[in-house]
Amino acid sequence: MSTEQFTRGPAMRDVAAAAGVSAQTVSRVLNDHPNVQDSTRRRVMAVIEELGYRRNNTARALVTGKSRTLGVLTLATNNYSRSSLALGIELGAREAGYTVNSVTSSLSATALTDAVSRLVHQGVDGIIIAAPLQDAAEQVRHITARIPTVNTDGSSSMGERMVGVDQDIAAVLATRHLLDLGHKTVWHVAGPADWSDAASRLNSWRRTLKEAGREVPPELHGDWSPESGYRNGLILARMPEVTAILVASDEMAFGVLRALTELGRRIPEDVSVVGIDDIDLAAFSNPPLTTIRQSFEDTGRRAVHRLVSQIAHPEEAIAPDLVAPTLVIRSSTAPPPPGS
Amino acid sequence: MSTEQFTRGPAMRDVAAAAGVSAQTVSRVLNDHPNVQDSTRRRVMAVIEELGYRRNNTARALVTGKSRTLGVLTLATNNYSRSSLALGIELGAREAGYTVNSVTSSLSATALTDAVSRLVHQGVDGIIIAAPLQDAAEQVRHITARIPTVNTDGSSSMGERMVGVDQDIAAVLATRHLLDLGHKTVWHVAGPADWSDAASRLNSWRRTLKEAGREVPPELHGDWSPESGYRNGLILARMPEVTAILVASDEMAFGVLRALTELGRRIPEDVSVVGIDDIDLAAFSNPPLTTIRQSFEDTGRRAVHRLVSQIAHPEEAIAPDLVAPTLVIRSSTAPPPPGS
DNA sequence: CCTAAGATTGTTATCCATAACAGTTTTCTC
DNA sequence: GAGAAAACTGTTATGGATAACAATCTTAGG
Repeated sequence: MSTEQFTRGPAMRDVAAAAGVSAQTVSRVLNDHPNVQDSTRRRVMAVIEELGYRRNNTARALVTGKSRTLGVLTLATNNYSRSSLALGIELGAREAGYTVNSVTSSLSATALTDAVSRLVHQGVDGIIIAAPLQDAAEQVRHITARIPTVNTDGSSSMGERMVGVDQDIAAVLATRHLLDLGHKTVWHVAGPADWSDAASRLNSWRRTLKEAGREVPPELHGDWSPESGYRNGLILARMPEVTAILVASDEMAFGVLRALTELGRRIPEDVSVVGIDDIDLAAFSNPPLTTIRQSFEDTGRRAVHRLVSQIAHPEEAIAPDLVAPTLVIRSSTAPPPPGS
Repeated sequence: MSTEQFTRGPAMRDVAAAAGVSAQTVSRVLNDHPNVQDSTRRRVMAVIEELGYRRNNTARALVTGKSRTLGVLTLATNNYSRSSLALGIELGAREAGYTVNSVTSSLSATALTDAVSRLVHQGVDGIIIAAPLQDAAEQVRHITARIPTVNTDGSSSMGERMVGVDQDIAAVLATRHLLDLGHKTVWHVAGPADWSDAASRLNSWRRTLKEAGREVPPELHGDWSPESGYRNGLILARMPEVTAILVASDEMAFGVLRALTELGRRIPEDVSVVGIDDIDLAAFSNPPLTTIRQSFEDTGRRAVHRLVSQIAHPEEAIAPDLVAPTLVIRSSTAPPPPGS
């Protein structure tokens, strides 16, 4: 237990005094300016070492206007994509010598605005919006116009500040896979309508079916939770004509699998199921889940790199940086049952 | 694309000038000091509103020595416990009016030390060590001695700065449940030896068996990943005498379930499996997983509250704040097969 | 009506590092 | 060896908010 008072460490002036130079010289040594004599530099370094001096970042930030801190806006939910994205951002930031300041927000426009302005207020150098909400970027544009910003929302429609996995392709890959197996059509358990990922996947699924000349069944909606997948699975399990289901996330897919199993539909013999995300557990469901792999961690890293270079060169033109996801075939998909 | 220069917002002096008062008065209004006339206060508020003035936190931090920022040290892994803990911390911090500055670290002592000193250097007001490593707290004590610190490591042996779920109880509950069902003994797939959670669970499992006078089988070790659970499951599945398994995390338990299923051992008829954590997906495994529930999100919140009050009253005595986990019985556990 | 106490507001110093500028010394060139 | 260029180092102003202190203005009591 530390009842002792927090003692302020030595300041630059203390180092300067001990080394017999001015504070400015210490600053120059610290910032690797060329115009310092080698002997002086060594002397200052020695004193810094001896006194255990560390530069005060707060003062630095005040005078330079740069905090070497990145702001990250995430949604207050705990799903796989959010957390691995956050991890990627952390790692990327560390590699780039930045610190991460994260705030969570709920869905509402005011909450978003508030969260972003809290970040700006905190003095971050740039912002990563890791909240894949429809129009999230638009809603806060009036705040972020003045500060480097990157979106990890994978909807390519959202403009040039985008980094992520191409969400349009994800659902196309999944739907095609099921059609290629011989299914007449594909049902879809979508995510919440206000999430851009969910919307992209929904649109791509629909478009793919149409392009293949198939009937487009009505979509069902979940909230990303396994429970919501389960509830929708209970409905789909009662419909004999359903032989193929695309679920908008692996977590919901687990719920769908469970519901189908409980109602006696065999996977993949009776019904094929495809998820999206390829979470760590996807290979260990029963049966192992065919899914679309997209590396959120990598996305986080790329977002940081993009943001950092934008901070360094604000004038430079930027282009979206979208990566294609890949199909991972496991055991939850097969050709439709013969009679169907 | 914002090529326009970042324009500094209005400063306190601008507000002061516009309101015809001194900067100090503005400061007093902002800080709710009593000695400001109501008319003055209203006038200042109006100008603040009109100019869209926001206080500069960097300057504030410099002069007060408080940044209203909490440092969080997490491990660079993406498992359920880590991410929900992080979420709880975020939410708690927001409620308390704090911002979160997070850094990740690997296992090594130097990485830990480095990460913590980065936080201190950043000027955080307090630190939450959310890295459940054996002796993590000890390793960084020389740095954290001077700054309020809280551990979310659930091993009650670690001293008074502890907040979390009592890890000792978790494994006891699980083991007892299996013994109560009639199993002769319980096998254990443990986590990595250097994680304190894993160590507590291992010890408690062992102790519980001994106290019940049962044979203690050799433990198996995983690395928290579903894959490692799968590998260990393949081993256990080949041993006919294994009828009950306690797995140190739900994620590994998914792997164990999968391996058992693949090798034809029925759950729970042939083998009972208990996990720990109660992740969202645990209710949707095949079969649904009996597990030990512990709310990491709640732990995160409590850690923040504790830390904030410690920051406010550094002198006050503190006591560990451990919460008991609960047993959630689902379908993966049953009495042992008759002949065993 | 005067003075002490209280309320309100302003002035100045401070936190720490850095940029801009200025001064001094060294080095080079013709 | 003078003059110019380069190298090195110091001084001062700056960023924005706040604490401590000082000053002014009210109000109440005698």
